[in-house]
Amino acid sequence: MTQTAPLQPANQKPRRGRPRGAPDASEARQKLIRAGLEHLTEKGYSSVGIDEILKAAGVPKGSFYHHFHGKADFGLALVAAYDAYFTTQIDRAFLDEKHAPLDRLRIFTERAEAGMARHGFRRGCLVGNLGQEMGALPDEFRAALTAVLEGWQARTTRLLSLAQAQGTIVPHHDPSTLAETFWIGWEGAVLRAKLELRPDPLRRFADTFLRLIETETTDT
Amino acid sequence: MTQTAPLQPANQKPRRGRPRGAPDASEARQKLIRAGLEHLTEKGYSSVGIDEILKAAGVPKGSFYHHFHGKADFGLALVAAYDAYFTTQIDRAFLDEKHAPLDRLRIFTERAEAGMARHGFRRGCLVGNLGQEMGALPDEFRAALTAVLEGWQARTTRLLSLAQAQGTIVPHHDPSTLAETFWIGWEGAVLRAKLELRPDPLRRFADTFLRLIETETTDT
DNA sequence: GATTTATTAGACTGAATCGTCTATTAATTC
DNA sequence: GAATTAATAGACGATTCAGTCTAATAAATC
Repeated sequence: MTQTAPLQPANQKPRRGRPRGAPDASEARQKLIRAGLEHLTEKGYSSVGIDEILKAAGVPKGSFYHHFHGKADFGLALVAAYDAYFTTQIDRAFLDEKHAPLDRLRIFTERAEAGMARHGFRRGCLVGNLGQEMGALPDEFRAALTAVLEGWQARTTRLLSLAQAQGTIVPHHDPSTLAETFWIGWEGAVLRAKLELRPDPLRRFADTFLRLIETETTDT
Repeated sequence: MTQTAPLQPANQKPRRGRPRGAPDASEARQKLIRAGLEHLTEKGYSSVGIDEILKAAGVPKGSFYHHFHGKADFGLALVAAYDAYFTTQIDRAFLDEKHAPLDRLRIFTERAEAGMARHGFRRGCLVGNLGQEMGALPDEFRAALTAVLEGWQARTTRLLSLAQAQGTIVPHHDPSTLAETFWIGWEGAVLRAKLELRPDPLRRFADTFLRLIETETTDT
């Protein structure tokens, strides 16, 4: 087998003009993502204009369309960024071996509540927001949003399997089913908390769900 | 106390010109409400234009602004209409004494699923949709939407109290708490079903919730 | 039939929408 | 420094938005 051509096409041309900066390092792009997350978690996709984001980010329109193909492409980038951030939050709680499995889930919900409180419960979950807007969104969002939720659920399934192995949750329920139920309900709780501008729905759902799946503590 | 003036002001003037039709009987108004519900349950408030609704309803703009003060007023009318419709559906299931209390809840979820299936799972719950959009809605919607949910919950509380009195659900949980948890989660399930375009999330949540609150059937 | 009010009819307005377009500036190679 | 590509800059255009406005039609009283 003769090496007719280099296998790294990126290596063959010395690239003439100004080199492209690292895909994510661009300051303008980062500012846009940050401003986009702030606005879309609060108001959703349809009712937020690009100009609004440009103004908040202090970035001109030329830069926006240089870094993104359009609003939809930007939206998908926001979903990816949100997923990346949120997944690390989940892992930080779920993989913390200092606590028992169920305590980790509780801690996650408490931190999530604190996060919402930080913005007066006006910002919700980007995935929930866009999911609700699917009827008005380009269809590519559907698979993206579903995949994100499945990722969070997979992590939750592992946590609940551990809890079940340790006997702290009910044995007759599939951990994967419980994890799915948790995320279905949790998204509902975030929606409701945003509607009522208070933490009660988050606590209500977390408390009840956890109490229901816990094995009896024989607490008098 | 002398009766200085008639207590029914509607009775004192014979009213000259064309009489106002019954507030709800107006055909144009009904068509607008119907078209509005179809569009808003699918795409939400922000991304549906008034012209779009006019076209679907076959009603000119003059009629719209004759019957409603503006888009927000129209939206609130839709919430009221949706609540009226949905409440009768709930009562029809929850007050049916042919079935045991928990069976009535199950029947309700199954009918709701059938309702969503009828439109290919593209239409969600109007209250959930608008709740998610609160960040972009006039603030009057907040109280309206919250009140609607509380109404549905109150009915569910009565049902679960009955179930508890009959010993078919766990005794250590407040029916009101369980009802709230149900609606928090159910809204999440509807959102998820709309996102995935399939009934699975509805079934998943209903099944798991019901199994968790049921007292042991000692099933084998 | 004249008058009065309800309702329908849709052209029009000004602001906002997303996206395009032409420059200009920056960073690199030759 | 000339050439080349990346990135910034924002004016501009076509379309859509909610809402206004004038006029026409309908249904009643006098």
